[in-house]
Amino acid sequence: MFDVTPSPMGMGWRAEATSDAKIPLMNPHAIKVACSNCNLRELCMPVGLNAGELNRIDEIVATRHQVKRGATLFSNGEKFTSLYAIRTGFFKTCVTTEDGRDQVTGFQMAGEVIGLDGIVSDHHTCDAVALEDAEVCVMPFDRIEELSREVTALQRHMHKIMSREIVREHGVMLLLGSMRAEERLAAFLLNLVQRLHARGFSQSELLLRMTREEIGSYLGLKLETVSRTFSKFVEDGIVEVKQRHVRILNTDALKLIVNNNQQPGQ
Amino acid sequence: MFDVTPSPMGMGWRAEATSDAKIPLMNPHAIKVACSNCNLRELCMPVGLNAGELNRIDEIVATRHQVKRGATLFSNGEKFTSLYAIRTGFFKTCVTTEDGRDQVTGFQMAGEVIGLDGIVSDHHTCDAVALEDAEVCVMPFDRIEELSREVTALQRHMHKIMSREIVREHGVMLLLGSMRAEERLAAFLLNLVQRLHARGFSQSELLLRMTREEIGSYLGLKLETVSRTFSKFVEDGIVEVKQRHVRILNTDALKLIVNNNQQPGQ
DNA sequence: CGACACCTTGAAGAGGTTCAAGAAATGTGG
DNA sequence: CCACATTTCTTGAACCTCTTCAAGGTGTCG
Repeated sequence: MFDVTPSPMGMGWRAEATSDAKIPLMNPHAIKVACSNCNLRELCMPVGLNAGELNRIDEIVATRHQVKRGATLFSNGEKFTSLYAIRTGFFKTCVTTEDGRDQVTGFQMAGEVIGLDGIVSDHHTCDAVALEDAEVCVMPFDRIEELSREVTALQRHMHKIMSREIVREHGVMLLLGSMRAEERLAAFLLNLVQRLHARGFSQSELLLRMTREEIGSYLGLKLETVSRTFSKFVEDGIVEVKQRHVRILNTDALKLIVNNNQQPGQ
Repeated sequence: MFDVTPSPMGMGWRAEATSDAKIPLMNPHAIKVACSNCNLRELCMPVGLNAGELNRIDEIVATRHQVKRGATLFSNGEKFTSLYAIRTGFFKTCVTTEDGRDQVTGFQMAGEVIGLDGIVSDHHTCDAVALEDAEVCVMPFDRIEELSREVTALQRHMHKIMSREIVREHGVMLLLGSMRAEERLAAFLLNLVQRLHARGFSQSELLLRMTREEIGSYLGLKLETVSRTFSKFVEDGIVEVKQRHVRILNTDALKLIVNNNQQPGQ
């Protein structure tokens, strides 16, 4: 339970973009393209490395890669070569079947690593699409494997990243398998805002980078249901919604919706 | 598309248990407790190892462990120490929340590895329950990490196992997020029978080790819906069902149900 | 054989979907 | 900078799928 303090920088609707540089950035021209200088390192790399190991880690990132909004970083069927650490921007990953079914499997933000799906078969099995202009660090997987044989902390880190993804997906399965629409949306909002807060953003305000349809796909709901549920939350005074700008007025109410597991009519 | 040939050994309902030793076993007394002698090795361990590596691999399995039907191998909150390779038997894994929500996240059979959820936080985040008397190989995770720094094939194998689990869960999310009851059950049956077939069992007959309620939990349905959907498949001549014994009469019909993504009324 | 867990089936009801229309925001090109 | 096209979002009403509640049947195990 964390309390609902105002945004640390008192920002309004407009300023609450996920990619706004609230984590202080140095002048980009001064930054060497290397993890050891990266302010997101503690999000996507192991901590507690000594100087020698830090230098080795820098070998992992081959290049950086810009991805325009709407462009795909990788897609289903493509050869797998690298994992990608998100530096800036916001992604969705989704699986698609031949018969046109589509499922958003996750939304990823700065400091998170995507591409793990490709390891097992040497080919990607989902699409990663940028929901806003983004930059990723390209980490060739053979380099990661090589280095993690030598740097124990990196090996451990890779295992944790994969395990974390497995556990995250367990949570999504719980959501999809047992929650009703309001519970799903409440859980979704709490999850998003918690991750944003961990990156220095507000605990109560967020700017959705995805459409209602994408939220619906992720939550196993139709876009109309997402829209209606937002409206219901607004009626109940739990959130304010202006298009994609969401202000959470009552975090505890959202938590209650998720946890209380109300039987209808009780 | 594989054709529906009769069970390779022409077995009837009763004999179609998942743990029946259709993969030829040597006299158990003659078997050293070691992967190098294990007939399931190719399912849970990397292939193409040289003699030296094979010997190293034997160090991984510390002990074997019997799990009685209904007993838990590990449960939520327990300290994580080991991964477990299933030798015989059938498990379910499920996550539970404080407010009493429950979600079966998977069913696991011989040759599959469970416990990956525990790596990220050093504690398990789900329960693993034996659905029939089972035996597992206990593989202390620190030993695995140590050895996979030296045996590249093992390292690669671990990564693939985790990635495979991530991809599997993507499939479940697709199922839970976008399929209707009939589609879910059809996909479930096809998946089970395919995995059993890979272990030498019939392509068309299977013995469910789990209750309707557990199937329902996995598929995001109530047990009554599972039961009704089974009945519908029987009416349509797609399967025969006698309690937990299921005989698939028309595999293609099941595949059509999953893939055709019929709009209702079409 | 009796107790218990599990499964099936029916009928009523709720939650979410579908279809449809319009409003609001966004992007584009002149 | 504005007009127009497009995308996205909201809301209503009818419908459908799945759930809920209930009762009875079947199988299993001590």
